Amino acid sequence: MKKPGSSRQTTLDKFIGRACPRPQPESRDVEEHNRDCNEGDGRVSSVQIDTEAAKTWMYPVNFPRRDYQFSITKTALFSNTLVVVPTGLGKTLIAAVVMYNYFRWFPDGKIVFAAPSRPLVVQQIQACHNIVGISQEWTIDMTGQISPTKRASLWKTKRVFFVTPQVLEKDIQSGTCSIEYLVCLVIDEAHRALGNYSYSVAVRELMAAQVQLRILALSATPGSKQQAVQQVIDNLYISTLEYRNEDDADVKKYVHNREVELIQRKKTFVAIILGRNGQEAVEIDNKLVEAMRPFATRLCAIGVLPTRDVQTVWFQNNLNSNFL
DNA sequence: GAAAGGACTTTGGACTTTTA
DNA sequence: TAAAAGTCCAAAGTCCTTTC
Repeated sequence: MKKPGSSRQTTLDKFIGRACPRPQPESRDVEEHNRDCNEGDGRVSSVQIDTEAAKTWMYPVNFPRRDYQFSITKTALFSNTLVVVPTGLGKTLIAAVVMYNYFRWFPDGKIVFAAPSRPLVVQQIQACHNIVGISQEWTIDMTGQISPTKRASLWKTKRVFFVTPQVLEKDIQSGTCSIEYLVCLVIDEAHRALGNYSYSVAVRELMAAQVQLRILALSATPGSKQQAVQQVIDNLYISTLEYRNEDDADVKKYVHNREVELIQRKKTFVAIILGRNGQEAVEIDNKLVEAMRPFATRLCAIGVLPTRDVQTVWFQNNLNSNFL
């Protein structure tokens, strides 16, 4: 399907080949946004903006203010934004604040938060309630566990929806999702928006229907290749990229606050796996370590492994895979 | 209402083929 | 010959329909 009246987004290009490439958020205010949403660009909307509420936008003061979060939030309110920040640095807060402001600005509008798994959906609905206090009376989490008929009814009565991508795609296609009332769509784990994944299809359908809405995409790992990231940007109609890594000046000071949990585990996990006693476990363990040693030496020499110490590598791998 | 099975997607590893 | 690119397949996750 051809994208309706749009050229390829080139958001990523601004980041390629520049030493400190961070696009500055445009200096726009709510009035400008209001104009954007309601002037004749051929798009239609059933949602009226609350002009009084839209004179301001709100940001929580019950959390320590982080400048990068504030800055990204401001950008995300007024343009379709892909936010890339490391895990644990507050994407949830940014999403919650954007959702809350659209909730305020559009009294009849509907806001959708999409996450690729049911646990993430449940987690986000709680976080949103805690951060900005959107009443749970207005919110609902909808996954495939809820029948399409029930979902059709919920789309009519609720305003803030936490859904899986498949539910969003199916309900848009079936027409049960009231797309004419959609004002804001937040997409978690946005790096999945490739090919015909439900994220891509859903946004494509919304754009084809000329729905006016703000899109906020979130990811900690947008993709390893430029082409993949660009495809995400294209598929989600992103116009602004907000990228931060742990070395950025405005992020660095918060990185050390993250908790690191040191877990010490016994060396007898082989025995647990195989149901053998401790002595046999040690013997098996020693043989495995011996077998791994030449490979570890070689991998260390070419910089793949940080150490030649096979025991360390062995236990790190098992920790990483949550084996125990 | 719960369980099973099918369909669909992406990801990542293993393997093969191509190219410099 | 080594690196890059392409292909295939299994795994994991989702939703939907059917069956009991």
